[in-house]
Amino acid sequence: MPAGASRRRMAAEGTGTPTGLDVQRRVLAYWDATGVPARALAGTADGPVFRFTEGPPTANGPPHLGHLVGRVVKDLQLRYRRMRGYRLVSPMAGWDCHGLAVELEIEKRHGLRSHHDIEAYGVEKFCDECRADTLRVASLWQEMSRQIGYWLDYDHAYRTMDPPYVESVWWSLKTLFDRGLLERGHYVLPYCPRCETSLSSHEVAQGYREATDPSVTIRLPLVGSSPRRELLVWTTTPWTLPANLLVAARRGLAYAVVRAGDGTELVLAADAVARYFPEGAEVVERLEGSTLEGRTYTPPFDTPGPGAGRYRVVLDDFVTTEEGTGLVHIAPSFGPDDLRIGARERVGTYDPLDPRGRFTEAVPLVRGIGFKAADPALLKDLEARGRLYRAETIRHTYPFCYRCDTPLLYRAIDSWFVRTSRVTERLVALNGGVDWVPPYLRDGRFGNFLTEAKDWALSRSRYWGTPLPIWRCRNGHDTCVGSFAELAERLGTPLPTPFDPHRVGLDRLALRCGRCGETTEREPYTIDAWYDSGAAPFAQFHYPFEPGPFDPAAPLDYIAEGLDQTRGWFYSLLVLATTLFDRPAYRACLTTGLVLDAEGRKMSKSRGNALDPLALLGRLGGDALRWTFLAIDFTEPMRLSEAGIEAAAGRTLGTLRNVVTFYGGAGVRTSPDPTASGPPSSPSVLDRWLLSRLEGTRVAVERALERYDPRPAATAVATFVDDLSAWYLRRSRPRFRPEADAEDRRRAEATLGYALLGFARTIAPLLPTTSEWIQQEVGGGGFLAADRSVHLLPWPGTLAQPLPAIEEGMAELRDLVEIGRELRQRAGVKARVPLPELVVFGVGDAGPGGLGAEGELLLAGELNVRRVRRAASEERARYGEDDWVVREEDGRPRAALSRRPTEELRDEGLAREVARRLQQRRKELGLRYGETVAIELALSAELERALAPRREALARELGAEPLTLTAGALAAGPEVGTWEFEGHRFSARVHRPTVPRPGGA
RNA sequence: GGGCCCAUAGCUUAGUUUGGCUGGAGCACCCGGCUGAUAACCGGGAGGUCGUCGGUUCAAAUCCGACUGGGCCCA
Repeated sequence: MPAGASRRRMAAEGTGTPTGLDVQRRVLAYWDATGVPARALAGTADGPVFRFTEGPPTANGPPHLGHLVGRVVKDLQLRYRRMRGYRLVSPMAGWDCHGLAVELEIEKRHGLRSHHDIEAYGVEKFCDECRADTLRVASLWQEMSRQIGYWLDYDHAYRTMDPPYVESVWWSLKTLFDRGLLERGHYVLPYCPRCETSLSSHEVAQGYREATDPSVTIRLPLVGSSPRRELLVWTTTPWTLPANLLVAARRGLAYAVVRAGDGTELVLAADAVARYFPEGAEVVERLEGSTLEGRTYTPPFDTPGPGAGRYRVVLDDFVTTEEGTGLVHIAPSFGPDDLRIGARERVGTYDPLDPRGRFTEAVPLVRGIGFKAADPALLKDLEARGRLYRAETIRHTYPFCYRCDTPLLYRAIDSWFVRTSRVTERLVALNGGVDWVPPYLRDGRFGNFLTEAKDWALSRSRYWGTPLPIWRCRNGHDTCVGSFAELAERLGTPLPTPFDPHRVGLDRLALRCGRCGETTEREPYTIDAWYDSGAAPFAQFHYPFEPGPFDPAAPLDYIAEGLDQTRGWFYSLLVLATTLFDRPAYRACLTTGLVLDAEGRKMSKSRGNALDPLALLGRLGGDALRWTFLAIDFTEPMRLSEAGIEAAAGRTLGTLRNVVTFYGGAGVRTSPDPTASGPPSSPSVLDRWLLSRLEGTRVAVERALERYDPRPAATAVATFVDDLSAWYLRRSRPRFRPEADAEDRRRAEATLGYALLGFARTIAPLLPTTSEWIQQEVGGGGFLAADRSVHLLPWPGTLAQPLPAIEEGMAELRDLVEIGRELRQRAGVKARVPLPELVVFGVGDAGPGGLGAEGELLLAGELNVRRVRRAASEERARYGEDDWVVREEDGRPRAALSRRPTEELRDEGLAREVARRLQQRRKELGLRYGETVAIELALSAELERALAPRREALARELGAEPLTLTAGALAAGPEVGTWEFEGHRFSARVHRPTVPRPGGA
C-alpha cells in the first residue's frame, strides 16, 4: 500500500496527526459556525481603552504578501491587548477609496486621455464608476484576513468616500483654514500634463527614470554694449526659454569676459572658462558678480512683451558654477528658485503652456506643440538668429508620471497648501515622543523627513476625491465650509437627500460669499487622498458630529504598516494630529520591511516572482505564515519563498501538533478544563520542571509583546515546544502506558493537559488557529460553543511557580545525557541493549542536577542503564579502559559507562529489537493501541534462546493473542515479513484477528 | 550628490544596546540511534577570515573610522 494512502486512511480514522491546514479548516469552521471573532472583536466593553486604527488599503488591487506581514504584526498585538482586558478602539476595517489610482483605472477602461475626454464622457458617470470600482477586490482582502486570522470589523468598515467621513474631513479642513494653516498659493509643483494635475513629491519619487535631454548654451546680448557683449546661459529645458524673465548671477563670484571668434565678448563665470574653452581663451576683462546686477539683455524669444524690470541680471546665492556658466536663466513659472527670485524682483510669472502642456498662441512658432516636443523647433530658431552658442545632449534622471509614464514638468500653479512648514518644530517635538520600531526611524528617516518637510500641496485638479470645500467669490474672498449643515445654511436651502458630497453635486452649488454676499464658485479641486487616510482616526467615527469613542486628546496606542508609509500615512497622521489637536498621532509605530523573493529581488507582479498570499494560505494555512513572519526580522527586507515558509513552520508547529495528538490519541483525557483548578501538584521533578518552563515561556512572550517585538516570543515558544516534546514527553512516555502506576499516570496527564492549555493561551496572540485547536482538543470544548474559545479567555497570570533550581538541575541532567550518549557511541553498544551501570562523578547526595532519585531514574531511563551510581573523583582509577568508557572534563572524570552488557542484558537487547520491528509492523497495519493481533514468529536458534524466557512479556507488549514461537523460517506469503539485523534473522506472520472493512486496505 | 539600514556556516538566524569563558541554534548534508508521536523524534560529525581593511583596548562579532556589497529614502 502506498504510504500516502495509508496516511489518508489513518487521518480518516482520526489516529494521525493533522496537518496545519487540517487544523486551520477545523478552527475556521468552528469560528464561522459559532461567531467567535465577532464576540472577541472589540475586547472588554468596560476595559481600559487601547486605541488603534487600521491603515486603509485601496482595494482596487489584490493583497500582496507584504500586506500579510503587516496584518500578522497588527493582529498579534490586538489579540494580546484583548486578552489583557482592553477595549479596542477601534477594530473597524477601513478602505481608502479616493484618488488618481482609481481614476486611472476607469480612464483606461474607456480610453479617456484628458480632462476634456472625462468631461465629454460625463463626470457623474465617471465618478460613479470610480465609486463602483473602488472596492472591486475587497472580498479577496476580507478572505485573506479571515484565513490569516486578522480579526477586524468588516461589517462596519469605514470608507473614505462615505458622506459622514467626508464631512469629518471637511471639519478638519475648516479648522486648519480658520487657523491660517490652509492657504491658497502659487507654487512650483510637479505637474503631469496628461493627468492635468499636480502631484505630491511622494508620487514623483516613484517615477524617476533615465532620459536624454538637450543641454544647450545660448547667447543673450547685453543691451547697449559696445563692443557687443553677450551673456552665456545654460539650460537643459529649452522649452522654458520663451518664459525667461531674468538672468541670475552671484555676488562675490568671479566672472570673465572672453573674446569670441566673431569679435563679440562672452560673459561667463571664471570657473567655467576652462570647460567652455578647453584650448584657452583670451580674457579681456574680469568682473565681480555684483557688477552685473541690473544690466539688461535681449530675451531669447520676443514673446511675453515688456514688463517692468524684466530681462535684467539679478543676484542670487543659489547660482553655482558646477554646471553651466554661472549665469542662470530664470523662468519664474518653471522652477522653485525661479519663482522665488521672480517674486522678489517683482517681475511676476509667465507661463505660455496650456493645461495639457502645449504652447498657446503666445508662442506662435510652436503653438499647439507639447512642451518637450517643442525643443527642436525652438533651438532651430535660436540657431537661425545666431543665439545658439552650443547644443549637446545629456543623460540624466528625469521624473515621469508614475501612473501614466508621461514626462512631468515643474510648473507654478495655483494650489491649496497645508502650511506644514509653520509647524515643523511641533512635528519634530511630538514625533520625539513616539516609540518607533525599529527605533532609529524616529530621528533617522522619518525625523529627517519632518525637518525638511515643505508645505503640503493638497489640491488636485481631479474628479474622484474629497472635494475641497472652499468657495471663492469674485472679490477673492474664500469661504471654507466645515459641515453639511453649514453648507445648507450658506445655500439657504436644504441639501438634497441623500446628499453626496462629491464633485458633481457640489460644483453646481453656488453659495453667497460669507464676507461680501457675492456669488461664489467652488475652488475646482479635490484633495490628496493621503489627507483622507490621515483623518481616519477621527473621521471613522464621524467626529465631531457624532459622540463616538474618539478622544481628541488621546493618540492612537499602536499602529503598524509598511516602511513606505513614512512618507504616506505615518506622515499625514502626524500632520493632522499636530495641526488639529497638538498631540502626537500615535504612541507606538511599528514598520515592516519590503518583501523580497528567495534571490533577494523585490516581489512584483510585473517580474512574475510574487507569491500569491491567498494561494499560500490555501496550501500552508495561516499559522504557518504567521510563524514565518514572527521568526524573521520583519523590520528589514525579508526574503521569502514557499519552501522556506513551509520549512520554517513545519518543525515547531508540526511537533506541537504531534504532542497534542499524543495527548488525545494515547487515550489520555483529563477534566474538561485542566487549568480550572490551578496547576496540578505533583512530586515529580519532571512535572514541576515542565510547569516552571511553561511559566518562563509565558513571561517571555508577555515581555516581548509589551515591547512590540514578537521575535523573542517566537524563540521562547520554539524552545518550549522542544522541551515539551523532546524531553518531557519523551521521558514521560512510560508513565502513559496502561501498565504504569495509576496515580503517577494521572499526575502526568494532568500536568501535560495543564501545560498544553496554559501554552495554548500563551501562544493565542501569535498562533490563533493552532492555539484554538489545542484549546478545543485538550480543553474539552470540542469545537462546539463560542464561549469555550481560547480567544475569549483572559491573558494568563502566573501559570506555575518558577523553579530556577530545578531548571538548572534539569539542564545539567540533559548535559549528562549527551555525555552518556557519547560514551555509548564510543562503547559501540546500541541504546536498546541495556548496560549495567553509569557512574557520575563529583555530585552530592542530591544526585545529578540535584534532582535526587528521580533524576537518576530519568538518566537511567534515557540512557538505558540498569542503575546510576555516584562516585568521588578520586575513584577514577577504579574505572579502567577494558570495562569502562570514561568522559573527563578539565582533567577530572565526569562520567563512566560500563561497556560490557551481561548475557542477560544482551538477550534483552535482542528481544527489544524483535519487538520494535513487530511494533512497526503493527503500526503499518493500522492497528490501534488496544487491538489484539495474532503473531507467528519463526526465529533463528540464538533469537529463540533469547526470546523464549520473555515470551509472556513480549506477548503483552505487542498485544499478541496468540504469540507462537517456532524455530526456522516461515514460507513467504502476503502477511509474512522477514527481518535481518546484525547476523540475526527472523520472520513473522502478523494478522488482524478481525476481517478488514470492505474498501479498506 | 545627501541620509538611513543591513552583512555571522550552503540556507534561516542567536549573540551587538552594556566588549570578557572554546560564537550558540534550527534546516539541509554525512554517520548513528529510536523502548507504541513515525511524512514524527533523538545523538554524533563536518561546515564560520562573524563582508574587507585599519584603529581603540589586557581583551572586539560587539566600540570607532574607512571601504566593498545589498536595500530603502531624498535630490
